Amino acid sequence: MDNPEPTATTLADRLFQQLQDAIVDGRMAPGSKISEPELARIHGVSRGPLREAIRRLESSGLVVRRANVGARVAELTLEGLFEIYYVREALEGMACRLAAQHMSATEVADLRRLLDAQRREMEGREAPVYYQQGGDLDFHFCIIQGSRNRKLIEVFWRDLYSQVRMYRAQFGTAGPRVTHALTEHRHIVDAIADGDGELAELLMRRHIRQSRLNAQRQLDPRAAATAPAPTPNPNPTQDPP
Amino acid sequence: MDNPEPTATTLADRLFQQLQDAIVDGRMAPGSKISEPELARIHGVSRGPLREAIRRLESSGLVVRRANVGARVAELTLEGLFEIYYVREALEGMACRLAAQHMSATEVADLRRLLDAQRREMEGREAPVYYQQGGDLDFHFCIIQGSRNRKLIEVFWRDLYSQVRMYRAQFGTAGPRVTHALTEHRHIVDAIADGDGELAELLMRRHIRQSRLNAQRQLDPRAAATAPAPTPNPNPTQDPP
DNA sequence: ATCCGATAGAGTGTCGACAATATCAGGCAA
DNA sequence: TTGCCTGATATTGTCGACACTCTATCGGAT
Repeated sequence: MDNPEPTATTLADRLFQQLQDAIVDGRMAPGSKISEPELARIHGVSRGPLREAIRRLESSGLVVRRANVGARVAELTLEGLFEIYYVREALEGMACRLAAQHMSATEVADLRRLLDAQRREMEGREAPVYYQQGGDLDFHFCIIQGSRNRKLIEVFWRDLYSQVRMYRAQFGTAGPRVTHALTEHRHIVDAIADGDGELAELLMRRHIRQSRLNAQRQLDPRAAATAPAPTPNPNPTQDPP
Repeated sequence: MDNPEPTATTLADRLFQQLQDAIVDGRMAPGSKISEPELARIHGVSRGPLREAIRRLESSGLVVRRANVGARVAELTLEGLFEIYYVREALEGMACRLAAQHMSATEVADLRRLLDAQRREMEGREAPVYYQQGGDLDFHFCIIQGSRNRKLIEVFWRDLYSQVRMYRAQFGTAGPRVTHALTEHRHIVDAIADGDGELAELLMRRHIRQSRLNAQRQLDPRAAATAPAPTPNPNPTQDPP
């Protein structure tokens, strides 16, 4: 992830990256106050670039700011997590439909290779933690990229990606879902390879919806009851052989 | 649109509003360079708040910026317009599904009143220009609001709304579609009133898709051919009696 | 005549300082 | 003791100035 050229970007850009990483992986606790003079002193910069970085973090939803009061690291709520799932279901569903139309054969092949690598890595270790943290988002972002829709890519990258990573780092990820998610991913790639945008969208939406329901079951069983039992399958998280 | 309290916001906020309006309605031409010292002199402020406003405009997609080079008003392209339609189809479709679950009876009644007012205004004048410019977006934003999904509302407001207004002001809006759009709006409200989220989403997505196809036919007939003739209806923009 | 390099200019990035506002502690009155 | 008012303090908002980068023009060489 390191930038090959050391100082081709502006100072505010680097501050934004550093603060984003610090917030995402929890070094800056959610809800903690962000003092401009203190942070400027710590990073050895002036308040100008720091303010710019903070404002960009605000656009990413990682910090909340009030005029004349200051900025705080965004609080994580279950409600906010589930809201993001709904937005992702809509956005990534559409991305999948478009990817089925626009992705090249080599891109689909790359996607298949990614899934194979993840499967091998998952078979190797007992607790597939690493996979879900990075690989899953890699898969989703590849499909977003394949949609060829710059606006969609921009919205996902700026408004969703960092916050999804932050929620993952804080709340962790589900256990038995990951292996099932892999087969769902494979079916999605199959639909994309067939150029079946409608099916690809449907599968992606169901995939994200299942992820949300899984999270709701694990984190907030009360909320899961709002879904009117879409399938009578008693163990939907289990994998068929 | 005037703020009732004269100076309850910060200076950068007001600059952001002013510049946003100027860009949206075309007073600042697309592609024109934004010189920080010049704009600062014109508005009688320093470069600090101006830079903050420009950065927020960049987040809204109204301005593109390159490090050490400067900012320009975003160029409008047909491709960009159509890309936004796809994102809106996904996002507002989901918003409609959620609105069907969460909107209160009084909100639905308000929506019906809005539609009636627009119908009356449209019957009054021959060329229903005013309606489409403001009222249509009012309708869509009411539904977005009714989704009760703060993240969805935030994304729509920050990343889509201003650019949609800008494209409308520059390219204008279609003629014979507006009356058809009104009946589509009514059907959507009916589905929401019934609490039928699935139908509401389907209708909203079809509505936005039709708007996109209409725009593609009018602005870029070549692009419209990429859609595989979804219906053999020779005049789909015409209204049934 | 065309292409390349140097130089001047403008503009952006960054900094430190001042002014305005919110927060908090302390004192006073009921 | 509790509530409110007042002042002190720290933080944010804003400003002007300096340093560095990119762009464009001009001169010279091929």
